[in-house]
Amino acid sequence: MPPTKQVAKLEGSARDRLLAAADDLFYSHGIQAVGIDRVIERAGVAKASLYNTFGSKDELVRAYLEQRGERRKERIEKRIAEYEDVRDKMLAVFEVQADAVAAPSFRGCAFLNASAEDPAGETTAREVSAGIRRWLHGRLQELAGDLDVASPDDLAKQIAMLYDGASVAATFDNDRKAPERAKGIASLLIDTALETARGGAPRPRKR
Amino acid sequence: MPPTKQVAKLEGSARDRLLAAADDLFYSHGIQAVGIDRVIERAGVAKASLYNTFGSKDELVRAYLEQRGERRKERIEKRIAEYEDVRDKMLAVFEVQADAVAAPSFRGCAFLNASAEDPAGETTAREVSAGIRRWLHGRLQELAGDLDVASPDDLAKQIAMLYDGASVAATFDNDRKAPERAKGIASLLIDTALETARGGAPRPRKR
DNA sequence: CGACAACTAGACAGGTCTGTCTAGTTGCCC
DNA sequence: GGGCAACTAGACAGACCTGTCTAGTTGTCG
Repeated sequence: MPPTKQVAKLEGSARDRLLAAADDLFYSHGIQAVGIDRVIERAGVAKASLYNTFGSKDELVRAYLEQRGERRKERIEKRIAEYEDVRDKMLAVFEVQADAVAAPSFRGCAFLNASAEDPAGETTAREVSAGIRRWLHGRLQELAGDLDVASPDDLAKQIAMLYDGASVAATFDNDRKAPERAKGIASLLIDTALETARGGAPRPRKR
Repeated sequence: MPPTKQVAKLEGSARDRLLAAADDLFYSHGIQAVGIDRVIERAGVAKASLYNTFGSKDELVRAYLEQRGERRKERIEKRIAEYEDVRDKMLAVFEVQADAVAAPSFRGCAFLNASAEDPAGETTAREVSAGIRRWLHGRLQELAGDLDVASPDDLAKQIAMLYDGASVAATFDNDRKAPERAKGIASLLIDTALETARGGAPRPRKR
């Protein structure tokens, strides 16, 4: 019978358990606030295993964020694939976001949180975050390119901005309907971009 | 002749110098990343002065954030007061934001950064941040109330969301034009809200 | 002058952090 | 059995953290 000292029943390699523990703790409490000792205790793993596997806390942080990034990409791609209409595909990000903020464990965007922990200089967190941010913008731009709009880049930036804004509102105002609101605005922006590109004058501004 | 050991020539009370040093260091490098010793060195002040004046690091953090909050409120109010038109008043926040992100020392929203440092629980940072966030929403709602729109609350939430989104884009994508972009969207939203309230049907959605 | 308030310099306690290292255990393969 | 890789438990070093405390200095007011 193996020792049953572990905090919770765990399985998988030391690497998997460490990543799972890091994912939970770093996301819930912040990276700086969580020490190595707490991670290994949760993972039920010896300290040497962490350093043999990842080499440093910083590399564990990188692995944690990259794993989060992959998961987010997968969820978004899956949702995009569910739709035929390009408009709907562009709005899919807000549906994924609505699911995320509805979870009781939601604590904001892991990438924004991690990046904000050290506002200065080039950090691992900012590096990984920049990657997923570029990916999202690129993906939105591709989709916008399938529409007949004047500037796919502008439309992608607008939608990405709403996505971030909704994340912040959900996090700090506890506004769980923020993604829905953002989706509505995004929908309006897509319509407007389509109309303008079709030669319709920009809507007259009434005062 | 007084000792000239100070890092830079400083004047004002110990309290003022501490606040100035905290403002600079906490904002640039993050709150957790900056120790007390660094603050007092920058301020040219003894450690006992800090603890006599503020009592704890946490209270210094509170004072730092409250000071930032007051400054932001003042800037926004000043800009709002420059306009007659309510529409323009509502868009004034984006002009203040454009000024802020243009500064080379810009490192993102101090309140979002501070709040993100500890994602869990009730912290001083989240408390102060919640205050200024409520203030901004309330102010926008007041202004929206002066317009003839169906839901001033909804319009205020939309604009606040754009404000946050622009802040994030400026910070993490280094997109210094984000406030301008957000302003454009906000303008569109105000128009739309006005039209809808005037009995105009919501814009037909073309596919 | 004498008292007092506000300040400075810096040692110190007690805690936490990352990362290293020793020593021992387990399980698998030849 | 013998060897090896992966693991565990935990002491330890060295750094940094907040907050307290002692002791001395400066400036002002009566």
